[in-house]
Amino acid sequence: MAPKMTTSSYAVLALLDLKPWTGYELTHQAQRSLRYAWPKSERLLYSEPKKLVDLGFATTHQEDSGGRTRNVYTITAAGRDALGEWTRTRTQPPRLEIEALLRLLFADHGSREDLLGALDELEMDIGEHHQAIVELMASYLGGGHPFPQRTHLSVLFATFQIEMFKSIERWIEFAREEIDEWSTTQDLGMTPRTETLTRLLAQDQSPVNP
Amino acid sequence: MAPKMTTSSYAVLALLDLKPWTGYELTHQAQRSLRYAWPKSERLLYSEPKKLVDLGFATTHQEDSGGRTRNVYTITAAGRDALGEWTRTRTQPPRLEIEALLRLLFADHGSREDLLGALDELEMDIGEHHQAIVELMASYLGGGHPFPQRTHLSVLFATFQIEMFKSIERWIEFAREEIDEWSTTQDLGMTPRTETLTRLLAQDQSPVNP
DNA sequence: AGGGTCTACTGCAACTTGCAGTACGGGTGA
DNA sequence: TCACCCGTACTGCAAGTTGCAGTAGACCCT
Repeated sequence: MAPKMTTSSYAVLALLDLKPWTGYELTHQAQRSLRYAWPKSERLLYSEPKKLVDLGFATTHQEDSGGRTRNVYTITAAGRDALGEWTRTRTQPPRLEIEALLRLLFADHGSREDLLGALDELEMDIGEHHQAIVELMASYLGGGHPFPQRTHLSVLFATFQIEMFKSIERWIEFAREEIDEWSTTQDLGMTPRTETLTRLLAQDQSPVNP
Repeated sequence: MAPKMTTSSYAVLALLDLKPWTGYELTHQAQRSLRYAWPKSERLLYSEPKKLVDLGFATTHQEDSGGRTRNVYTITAAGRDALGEWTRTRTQPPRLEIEALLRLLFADHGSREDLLGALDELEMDIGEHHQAIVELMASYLGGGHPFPQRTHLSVLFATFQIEMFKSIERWIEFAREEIDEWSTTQDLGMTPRTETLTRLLAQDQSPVNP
């Protein structure tokens, strides 16, 4: 049986269409550029190009660099065709895994400090990525984009990230203020404040300050 | 070897702490309430409670309902202890999988229509969830929360979701307007408009209208 | 009586991750 | 100079997770 093309396979194939890469470069480049849209492990990123070779969507050859050998992968015509077909298929629904929110949902098993700690951790994780993308944009202004003709795509993508990160950071600040008013994490139930919030949300209004 | 407790195991254990559930109820309840924080497959949600029994964190017994048997799971004292310890551990970093954004990053392999189609699909997926949460909040106002004493947690969690959904929907609208100005998806590179955006982002300002 | 839907799961192959392990080359400090 | 650490460049494997197919009883409608 021929292996199946997954979304991850197409992601790697799309990178190969930009230029040939070694397995090592591919794993690092994919983790840098795709992390916020399609996060995948280094391990998988080493396996995907081999599958593409099996399917005839890429070729591989060994190259010498400083006495060491490494595998270089190049896209084939069939690979380009496959990419073109992929763009016409149905997109998978988004999927957000945020453990800090799971901690919030079950915060009544722990203390206020545990909950605030989980929010701090979320803030730090988001903050790192936020800072990285701002710096990346500054580097683009100096002509630092590795594929200059693709800058319009990277930048539109970056607006999504900045918008997301700012939005999450605003919510964290909001949540901290709410939690500061709580005496405990347990059994508060429908307090007057919670009722106000619920009423707003039921009218599709966000109580988070922009 | 005893099986390992994953974040998913703790999520199920936290549900079991609310009340005993049957496997079937657990899978459906978890998919409803945890979908936006910790999305897991029905299949896994059937397996987790068995693991909890193996570890001594839950007990199981068969019950009769309409002639059919079903497995009812109940948390143990050891299970409650384990939950308490979990709240003090490090939270995993968030992980966002959004295939529509992958399509955007590699939109130069397809047409403007393909890209706009991917955004439409994202908008529809988000829209469904958005509407569902607004309706859920309306039902809470009528006293519809299954565990009323936990309403404050559910509602604070819901503010996150509403904020996220609105934010993504605003960005989609923004992205559509940008793409409408494009003649093609390919090789536009650093246009004057893209440079304006890049400059804003490099100053950590979002060009998306609130 | 047959068909469809809901309840209530299990088995299995395939996808994905984390971690350990292998191995080479270059720079740095004692 | 040589031990050690870091970066390059991967592979193997166990364990976590998903999707799909399959099983089977109960209930309802036509």
